[in-house]
Amino acid sequence: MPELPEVETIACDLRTAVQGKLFSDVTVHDAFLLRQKERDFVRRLKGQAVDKISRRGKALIIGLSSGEFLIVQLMMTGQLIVNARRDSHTRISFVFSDGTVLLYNDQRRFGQLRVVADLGEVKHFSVLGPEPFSEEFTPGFISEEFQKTSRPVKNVLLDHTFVAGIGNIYACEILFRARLSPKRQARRITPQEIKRIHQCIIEVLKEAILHRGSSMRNYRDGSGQKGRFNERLSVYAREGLLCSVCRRPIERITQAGRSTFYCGHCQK
DNA sequence: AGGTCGACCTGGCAGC
DNA sequence: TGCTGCCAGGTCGACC
Repeated sequence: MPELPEVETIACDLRTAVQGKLFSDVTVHDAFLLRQKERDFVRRLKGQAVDKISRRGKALIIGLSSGEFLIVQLMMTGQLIVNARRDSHTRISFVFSDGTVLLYNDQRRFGQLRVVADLGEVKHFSVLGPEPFSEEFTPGFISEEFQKTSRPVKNVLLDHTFVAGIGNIYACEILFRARLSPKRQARRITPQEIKRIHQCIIEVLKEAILHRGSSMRNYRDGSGQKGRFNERLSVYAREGLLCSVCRRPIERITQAGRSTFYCGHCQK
């Protein structure tokens, strides 16, 4: 499901809704999603207050007063929704001492939740590339990484060991904004174009956060609302519709097993 | 070693 | 209506 802008939106909503509150009850309806024993998971949450809420890539990090962390990987269809009605996709219910209820819903059951003492225990984080908004993520960095590979640029943008948080929707949108063909070999992209990509990555992600993310099927924010950025998508899921710039039809191809949407005329 | 592909799971939708 | 096949925002491990 969610990419960086969606997870950032959820993190922001949760800060308002549950930060500072105490977990008074945790009910696991589907232990399949836990990466540890259910009893251990519940024991380490109950009685803890929610401290700092942050994000790394597409994962949510919920700090606890014990110093531990609740890590939530929403994957494709995970949702964290405050004060909603439980449904058939609700996998975990968190109840706070003031009565606030937080539901973890997940249609496809790909999501993963765990409590860790140290973020170093999360193997996924150790292989993750830099955050797109970090100082480390510069045109120079992109250039160096692009030189190392013969893969098409689209596949590199999707690679979380290169940069954290970009998924299929935003990889397509970024390349459209940068007017770059998704099929271009990363190492053949010019310094000028790399500057453009760097700028577009930041612009597109920031705009998406501003519009509270993109809702295709399942994404909802912390209050259960859809994001609005999908109304502004230029190419993703728009096969056959006309390009907003040149009025030619948007094309769809498969790269590394995933759909890529682009304008064959505008993106060179 | 770099890169691709299938598996993981559920459900919605199109086509017959 | 009901079946089949395809598709989906992510990540990991197997394999070439």
